[in-house]
Amino acid sequence: MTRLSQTFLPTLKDAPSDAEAVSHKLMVRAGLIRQLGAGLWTYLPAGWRAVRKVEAILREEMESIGCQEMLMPILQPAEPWQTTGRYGIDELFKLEDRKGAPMVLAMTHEECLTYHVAREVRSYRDLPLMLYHLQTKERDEPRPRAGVLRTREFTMKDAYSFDRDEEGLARSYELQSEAYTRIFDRCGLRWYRVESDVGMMGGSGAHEYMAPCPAGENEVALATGYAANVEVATADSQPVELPPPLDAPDEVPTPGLTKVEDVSGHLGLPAGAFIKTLPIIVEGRGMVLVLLRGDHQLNEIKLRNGMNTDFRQASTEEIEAQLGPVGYLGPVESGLPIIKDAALTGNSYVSGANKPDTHLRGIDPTRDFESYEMDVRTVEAGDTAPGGGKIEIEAAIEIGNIFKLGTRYSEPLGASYLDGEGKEHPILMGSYGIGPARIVAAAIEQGADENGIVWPASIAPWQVHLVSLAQADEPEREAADRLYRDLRDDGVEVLYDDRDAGPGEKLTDAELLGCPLRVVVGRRGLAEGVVEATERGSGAEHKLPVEEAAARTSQLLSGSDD
RNA sequence: CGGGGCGUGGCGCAGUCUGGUAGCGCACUCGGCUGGGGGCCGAGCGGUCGCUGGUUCAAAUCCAGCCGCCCCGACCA
Repeated sequence: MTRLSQTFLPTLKDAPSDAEAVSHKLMVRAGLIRQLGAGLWTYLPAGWRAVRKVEAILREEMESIGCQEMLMPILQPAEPWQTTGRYGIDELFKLEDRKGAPMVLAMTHEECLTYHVAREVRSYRDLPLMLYHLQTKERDEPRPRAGVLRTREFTMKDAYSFDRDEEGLARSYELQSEAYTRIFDRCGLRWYRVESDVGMMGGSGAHEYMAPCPAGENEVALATGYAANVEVATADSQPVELPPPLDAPDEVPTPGLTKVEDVSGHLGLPAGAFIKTLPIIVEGRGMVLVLLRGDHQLNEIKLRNGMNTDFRQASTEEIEAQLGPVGYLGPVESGLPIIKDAALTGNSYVSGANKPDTHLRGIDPTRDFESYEMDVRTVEAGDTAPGGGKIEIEAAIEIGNIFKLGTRYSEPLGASYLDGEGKEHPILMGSYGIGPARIVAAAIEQGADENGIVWPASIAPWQVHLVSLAQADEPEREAADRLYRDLRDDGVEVLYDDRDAGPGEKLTDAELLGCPLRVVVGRRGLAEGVVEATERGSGAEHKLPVEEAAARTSQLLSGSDD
């Protein structure tokens, strides 16, 4: 099947100088991928084999829940995107055909599939329906990074469910969720499912599947029985000791002290005894103050979701015109609407007095100003999760996601059905994505050691890396050739290193490429009548008698040896 | 979009400050030796120094503009 001497598998001794992520370095070094441009990668034969292994698993698990494969175009008319309001997304590649008609390159396929379903599905008898495809996605990412982890073009398994009602949608969602569990387990990943923001997809609920590893772009808040993207995570904050309460707020001179840590040092109080006042401009509502405990950070996504409107930070000019000098802002007598973070409990805080060089102490948030309470802070390691566990924050790669879209696409695109009484209803949709390239990268990130890749067997490009240490004209070579033939006859996926290279190069390459089992045929072993098999993951070695080497290799692969 | 960095044979880099013959290691080709961890000897091939313009007798080197790539952040199904 595969002789290395005839395979395009260019390995590198050094990683590209600009590579940072482990998967980026190793995928390039091991000859899996090469770069064409920013966020544009070519899969070489070995890398493509791994991707196809993942895709095969995806197909099996989708079929197993009755999700049918199809294929939709990447190049699409702009119109459905204009209809759903997604034409304005910056990441969407836009172009014109020769007649000047506006076209787009699809970043996902809700518009296209909903367009079809709207035309073909008429009756409740046609539902539920689940469809998927494996197709290229194009996204004009502002910053592609880390090899294959964030690219401008990639393939995705995207599935879509169409249901009559919420119960049906919940059922489809659950089916996909169960399939995802099997998929990520089969791919050999460490992963977990977290609550997530619905983002630009819209819709009523979403989960992300995360594979923890240092190169991950996402932060996940984890505790026993709790897992959520930091974007949406909620938790009880760590307590802070407040000074004794006062009858009314009291001015303190704080000349030149504009930062929480400055004032906190000056007054001998912890940062958590302060109120941080953040002026924002809310669309259609003007300036609003957001209040946080001094040691907490604002979570813009939670704030945006909580208000259900977009906002931006107020400029210095706006702040000084409407409130007071930056550095001395506070909620008391501000005259502005106030959103108070839920963690601002207690009754004796320090904040700015909205005039130069002055702070107020003894502020009681329930007594001294009106406010609307909302959970808008970013959770931190050490916080208490719902359920009582201590939060830890971990970096992770997003390897998949599932969305309850509801009628976000079916309504604008007119996808509806008639129920048993002839009444029209919008179809309820869900969408379910997985990026095979990210699974491959995550598996490498999680499994690699200092010598290279350590593949999970299920997605390794080959099961066996057979190394002949002898040169082409030496007698030992015959034993290796014979084993290669026997393994192939037994249906084992074997990469045969028959190159005229030195032993060091061959053995190092085998470790770099990381196939589950390395089998070495060399003079030393043959003198004892054995070939040497080494498990890439554990390093366990097995001496296999030459005459039963092929059979024993198969046993090792199926885990039934020793 | 903000900040930083880089661009010189296929790869990794030096040379740029201080203008004057384009270099090193690896890889590659040929010959020989070697053969259980990228081995050794010898001989070679290979570069419009990212692009454009400018300064100069002379530009990889100085100046200007542009392009590309990477990293941090913002952003992000």
